[in-house]
Amino acid sequence: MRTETARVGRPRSEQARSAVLHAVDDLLVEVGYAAMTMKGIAERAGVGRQTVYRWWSTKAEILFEASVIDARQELAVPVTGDALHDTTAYVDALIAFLSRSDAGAAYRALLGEAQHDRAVAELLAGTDVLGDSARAVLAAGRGDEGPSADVLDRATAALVGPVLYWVLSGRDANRLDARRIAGASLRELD
Amino acid sequence: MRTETARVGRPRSEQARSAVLHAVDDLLVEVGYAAMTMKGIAERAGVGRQTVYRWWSTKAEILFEASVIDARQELAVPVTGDALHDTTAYVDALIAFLSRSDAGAAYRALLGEAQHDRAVAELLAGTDVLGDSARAVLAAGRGDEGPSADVLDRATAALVGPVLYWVLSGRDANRLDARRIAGASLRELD
Amino acid sequence: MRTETARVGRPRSEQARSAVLHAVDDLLVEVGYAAMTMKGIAERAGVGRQTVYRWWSTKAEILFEASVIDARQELAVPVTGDALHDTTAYVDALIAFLSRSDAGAAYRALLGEAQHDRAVAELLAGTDVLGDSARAVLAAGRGDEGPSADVLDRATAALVGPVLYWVLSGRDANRLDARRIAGASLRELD
Amino acid sequence: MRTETARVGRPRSEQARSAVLHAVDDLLVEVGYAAMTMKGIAERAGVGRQTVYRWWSTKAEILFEASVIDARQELAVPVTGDALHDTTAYVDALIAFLSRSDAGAAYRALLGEAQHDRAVAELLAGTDVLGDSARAVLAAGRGDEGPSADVLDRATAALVGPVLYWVLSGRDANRLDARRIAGASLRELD
DNA sequence: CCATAAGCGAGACGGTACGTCACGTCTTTGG
DNA sequence: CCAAAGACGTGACGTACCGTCTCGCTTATGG
Repeated sequence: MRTETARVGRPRSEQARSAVLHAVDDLLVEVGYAAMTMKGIAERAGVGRQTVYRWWSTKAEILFEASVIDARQELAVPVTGDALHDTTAYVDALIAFLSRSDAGAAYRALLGEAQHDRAVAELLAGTDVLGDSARAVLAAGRGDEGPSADVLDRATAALVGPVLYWVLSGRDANRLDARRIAGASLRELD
Repeated sequence: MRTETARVGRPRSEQARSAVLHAVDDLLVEVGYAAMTMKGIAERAGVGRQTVYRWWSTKAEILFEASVIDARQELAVPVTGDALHDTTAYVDALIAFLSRSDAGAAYRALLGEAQHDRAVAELLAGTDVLGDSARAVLAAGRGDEGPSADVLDRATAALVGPVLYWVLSGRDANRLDARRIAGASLRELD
Repeated sequence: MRTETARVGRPRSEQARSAVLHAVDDLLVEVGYAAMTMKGIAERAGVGRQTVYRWWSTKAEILFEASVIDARQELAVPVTGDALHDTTAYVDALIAFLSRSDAGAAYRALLGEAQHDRAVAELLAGTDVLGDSARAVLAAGRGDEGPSADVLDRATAALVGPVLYWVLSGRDANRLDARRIAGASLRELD
Repeated sequence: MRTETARVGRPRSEQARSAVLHAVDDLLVEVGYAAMTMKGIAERAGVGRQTVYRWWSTKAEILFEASVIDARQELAVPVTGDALHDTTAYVDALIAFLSRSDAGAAYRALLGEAQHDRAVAELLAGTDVLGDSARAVLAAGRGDEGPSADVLDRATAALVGPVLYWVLSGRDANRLDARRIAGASLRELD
């Protein structure tokens, strides 16, 4: 994605940009990640193929841009001060995100692609959607002095890991016990 | 994959079968999953393209067959009777498998593909390499009366999940504390 | 085609032979020459593929064997002594053969194939179905002393050529005037 | 073949077009019609396979386009006013075309293919290279009032047929007597 | 009367062309 | 200079058929 502001010539069409992002969202739901192609995205968006390539390199990049904002919103939970309650709410949100949300489907597709494409792996590593949101909840519950980074990472893994394993391996998300996972994670903070 | 025993006609060539499986193993390491093609596999194996398609539908199927045996071996740990020790050994094996082993790279590629190909998802669901091995270790540590399936699944998620999250999100596997993860998982069994 | 008599071992199956010849006849009508394959012939005949290849090299060879007898029969006309009448009858038979008969369709297919396959060309040259029949009619009309080979060939070309051109170039065979062609050919004999 | 003028988008590459036509010409001579493949044509022309398929459906179509202009030139003879002389010159040209010229080899291959492919038959029927040139010569020799279409067709068959039969059945073209064939054909015009 | 030999149907084998699709680039017209 | 349209060279897709090669079986001859 190019970011520097163009100074001369015709400016970038905001209409084309959002048409592409919406097309990717739609196509992910309609045909799935594997069947989604740069050609198909351009046609669906009513945009030239070159215009897509001008601003994004791969379908993963577009999908990332199209879904990361939604992802962050869906994983943000209000802070009440009750750590166990907040963390449980977060796990519920995480379960909903990974197993039911469209943005979550996009995230799973990207996480999958990252396993066989280094560029996508780096794209995801740059913005750790899951980890950042989890750390935020855990840190908020601890009040003033935050736990050390190591401890926080460990608790994050204990919080996100079980849900991720459950969903990625295709199990029924309803059988997860959010409160129990939240509790086990919080115990790692001590 | 066809399994029924053929009675008439030329029998299946065991040489061709193993050449394909080895080719897939090699190519995964050399070019990666994304760049691996059915055409490339056939050529590398010195085998006709039709022969590959005759016995496997997709590269994922071949890779699965080629790596599942190695995977099981690498994830099997000896039972000593000391539950914490055995479980910690398992977590170490799991970390090595997911982050360093070739079979583990194959598994990650397949798990990734499963996120955008239902057929691969079902293939992996049919043989839950990670879950089966984890459950075996946890159940062995409990002696006679095994824990309920639900409890065992929960502990399995607590055991496998953090490691999986850590590796899939590209973090340094050396920063994982195997003993701590094992302990947290065992606590779920009570 | 092999002809020498086998002395030992299982003798050639006459049933397989005729099944193949009939299959070729049928397939020519049903799917046409281009879509006729050795594989298809074997399957249609209920015969192993190797059995076909054991006795014939190409579909052209099979088709030739399957149709040459019919061709000769359809192009034989009774000799009455009236040269113009007999020759006209022959032209009528030739028109029917080339434009309506199944054996004629086989001949046209083979003649076509001969234009881009030397082996088929030699096969046809070995047994000049059209020329032989035409020369027989023309020679019969001349009584005792036959015309020279050159003259006979010229008259044959004048007899067969116009019909062949007409049919091969896809024109309506009904618009041909058999008597006139016969007359012109006979004039070449003087 | 598409002919309508494209208005937007990259225009058709004339270089690719002529590279394909030349490749077909060359390959026909080098490997023959049967061994000529769409793949081989594309590779020889240094052109993408899709580009070939975009403008032509079959190798016959390409060959037709590549050879019809040459064919017409080779079969055109100057009109002197002496009908027998002109017609004899035409027969000589026809003999040379069918038995020695590259364009003639292409024509024979196409005529052969037309016998087992209806599409090719229609392609040739649309532009009757042989008949058109023959009719032109015969009509020119008759002065003002042209002969009826039927009579002209009959004379054309008498002119082209014998030569065609001779060459297609693989006989030596040198043994044809052009003047005699011309004379017999002209006699059909009365 | 069994050993040897060859033909049989079936079907897998290594190849290769098929026609299609998507890739990422290039070259037009037009805003 | 951007955008659309669409042709370009490249190369994998999954299929079909090529001609060959095992298989187990059948059907002959001949010691």
